Amino acid sequence: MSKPIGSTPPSLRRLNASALLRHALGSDVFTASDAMASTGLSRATVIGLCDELVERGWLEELADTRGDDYRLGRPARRYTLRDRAGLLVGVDAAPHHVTTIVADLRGAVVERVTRRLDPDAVTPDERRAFVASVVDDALDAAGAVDADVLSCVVAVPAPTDAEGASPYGRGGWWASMNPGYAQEFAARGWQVVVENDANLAALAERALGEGRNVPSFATLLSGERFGAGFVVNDRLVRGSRGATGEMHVLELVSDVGSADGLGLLARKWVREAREAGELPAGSVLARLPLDELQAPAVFAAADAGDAAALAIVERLAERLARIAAILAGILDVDRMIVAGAVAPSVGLLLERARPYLERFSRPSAPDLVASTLGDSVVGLGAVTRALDLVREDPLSFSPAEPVQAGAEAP
Amino acid sequence: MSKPIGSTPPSLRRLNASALLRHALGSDVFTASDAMASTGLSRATVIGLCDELVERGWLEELADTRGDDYRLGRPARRYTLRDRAGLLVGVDAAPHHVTTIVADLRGAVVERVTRRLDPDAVTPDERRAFVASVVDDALDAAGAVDADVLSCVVAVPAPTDAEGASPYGRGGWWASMNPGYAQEFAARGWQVVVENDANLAALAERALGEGRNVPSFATLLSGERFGAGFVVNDRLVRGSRGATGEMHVLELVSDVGSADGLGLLARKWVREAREAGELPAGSVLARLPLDELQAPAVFAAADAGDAAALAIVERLAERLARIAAILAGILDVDRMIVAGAVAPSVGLLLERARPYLERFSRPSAPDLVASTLGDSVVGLGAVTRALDLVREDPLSFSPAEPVQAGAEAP
DNA sequence: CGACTTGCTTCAGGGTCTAAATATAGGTTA
DNA sequence: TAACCTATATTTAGACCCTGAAGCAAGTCG
Repeated sequence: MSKPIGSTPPSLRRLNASALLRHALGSDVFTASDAMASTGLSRATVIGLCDELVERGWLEELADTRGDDYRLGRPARRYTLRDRAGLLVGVDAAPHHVTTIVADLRGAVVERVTRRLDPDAVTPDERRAFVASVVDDALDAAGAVDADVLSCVVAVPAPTDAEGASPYGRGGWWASMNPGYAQEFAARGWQVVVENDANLAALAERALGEGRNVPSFATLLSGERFGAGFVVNDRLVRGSRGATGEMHVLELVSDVGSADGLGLLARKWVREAREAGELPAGSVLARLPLDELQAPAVFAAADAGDAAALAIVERLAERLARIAAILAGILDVDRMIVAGAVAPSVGLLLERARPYLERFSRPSAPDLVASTLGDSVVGLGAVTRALDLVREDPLSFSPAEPVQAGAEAP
Repeated sequence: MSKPIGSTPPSLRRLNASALLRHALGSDVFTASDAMASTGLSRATVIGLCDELVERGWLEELADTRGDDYRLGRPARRYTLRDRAGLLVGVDAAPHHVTTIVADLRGAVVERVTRRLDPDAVTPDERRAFVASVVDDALDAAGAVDADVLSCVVAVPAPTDAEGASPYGRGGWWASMNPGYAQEFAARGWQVVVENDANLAALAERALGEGRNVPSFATLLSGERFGAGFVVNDRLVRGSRGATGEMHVLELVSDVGSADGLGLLARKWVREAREAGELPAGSVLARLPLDELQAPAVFAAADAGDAAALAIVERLAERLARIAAILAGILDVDRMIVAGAVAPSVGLLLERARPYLERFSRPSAPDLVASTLGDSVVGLGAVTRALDLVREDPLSFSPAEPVQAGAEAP
């Protein structure tokens, strides 16, 4: 193998190689001409870099040299990212369940494994081991080993610091939700980031969802508790502890209410109504078994026109609008994205919330939309971030098992 | 003069020259060895770059070659930023007054001119002309001409977009506060930025005030209306329209109140109390002429122990604490800085606000401090930003009147 | 099959950096 | 005062890496 790219500090070669690799990460198959346009380098340079990146295992040259989009002239050599040059691992380590997504360097999901756990039945150490086992299962299912992985991002329902730890308040709950994932996975030789779940949800929306091409938006993760992730001027705003969007302060502002999420409130309110005997006999909500009396049932009943459900939705709508107006007003974002497991069923809720939002917003109201990423937002955000880690400085990673080009005699 | 630095696109030379120039902007006098340590370049390269930057008018070489800090060895050549290589202009274009600060490339204030105007007595065009005339006066006083200026930043009490315009709501008031400053000054060949005043105040605090070395903080500009500027993770968060921190939405949240600022509220409440006859006869506030019954008088009376003034301060304290808690909680900042003309007199107010803030904050309360920059914050923020513009890419500017080195025969 | 089109390869040239050798401008010391 | 010492300046050779131009190669088209 040739001398490592960019041995001396300011190396142009290294910068150019990174730029080329970023181009490769962002495109499917490409030719030297494509890369020339994208990087501004000359053909000779691009081809030299491609050769080197092939040798190092990042790229491979395709056999079928000509694509179908043109016919004249000498066919261009075509390169593409090597399929298994490296894998990315994204983990959603939520209180009640753990999801691991394994993706390739293009961000395509290779494997996805979810397992539930009882948050009250595990110690922090057991939780960490559980998460590790889910990751192992996902890698096994993908036919991969630790060495295939370049980076790993873990989403936790807690603020995190630069080291990926959560040594903060809430009576140790935050720390118990983040029992040393950073060390756990760094020990495998991976580049690891541990990040707040709402922040990662925002990154998923930017890359794959409703945040595409929106320079400033907020993502409201709104199941049991509200949590917000902000992308402002195309940049994630995470704060000192990654606690931007932790909305516990809202508990203290009347008319805005607690930081309770839509899922929790819908369940609570419908049960209160039933216990108080306020549900009309005709309502489906009066007959459901208690353990099915949850947010999805309420939203479904409202969609079907049930008056009691509609009343609850209306209350939720006003509350959501207040929170959205405050966040959007303070941070000057253009769009609010409601994400999480409830997202697919909040259509009517958002419809009802928009007039309130219009009224509460100065000078103009943001868009209010539902995420299309369902309950995978956080996991997808984690792999998105893992991919970003690679994109930031690809050459700091070594791809798995470089190609053994024809062995050269010394 | 030699060929322009960095003629071919990816030029390392240009990057290195910029890095060296940034070093020069941040240090007083420096030697090649200093620059080598700062940039990582070799001596030969550094000296080559210094020669070139001297030739182009950015640097000058000092005559006294040896400083006093060492004695042995060959004395090092010493360089420094050329004093008048360029000037920076910062303008605080507030409703009632216009301040222009002229500074040199080290950020040192060279000249400062303030003039008052009556916001109701001028058309937008007249306002623009007025601001331009204040700038002219300041430059005249500094003995400078337009060509000496590299960049100019104008602070306006309005949101601004990327082009420096304010085509937004509030019944045209915002637009009237920003009547085309960008074009006005760009026509002089200056690099111009028009930015919201609270955002610039935050930049001033970061560079010169209570925000130094604090990675995340907010600056509350709190005279007639509240406006906030946020620096999170060492980066200004300005939002789509630069309207981050416009707090009109707070008008709709009860217990938090309007976006009225401390100055306005103190005046309003003390006058209400007097009209309602609630001021005890012993209070100094009962005897002051009405036009002196303003925030400073209230704060001064409170400092002296006046009970009526203390009651007002207590009310202000709770309100300030609520706003601070919400902003700090949502954005996860470590410190709130109260800035503006009232800043020097809010000591007691902040003292009273801290217990409230402690109570309202989860998990931990931010620092609450008063700015030390007084009523110059905004103007200083504008020059700070103007200097940042130069720092970002120094070589895109041409310093004024380059040195005429010994004329070479062609 | 030859003309044509497009991409590749090679090579000379130039810009820029570094490392090492050498020169220089002072102090320090005998 | 002269020899020495130190830290810096200057010069030089060499390496790296990019570009542009010229020529070669691999296809399609008529």
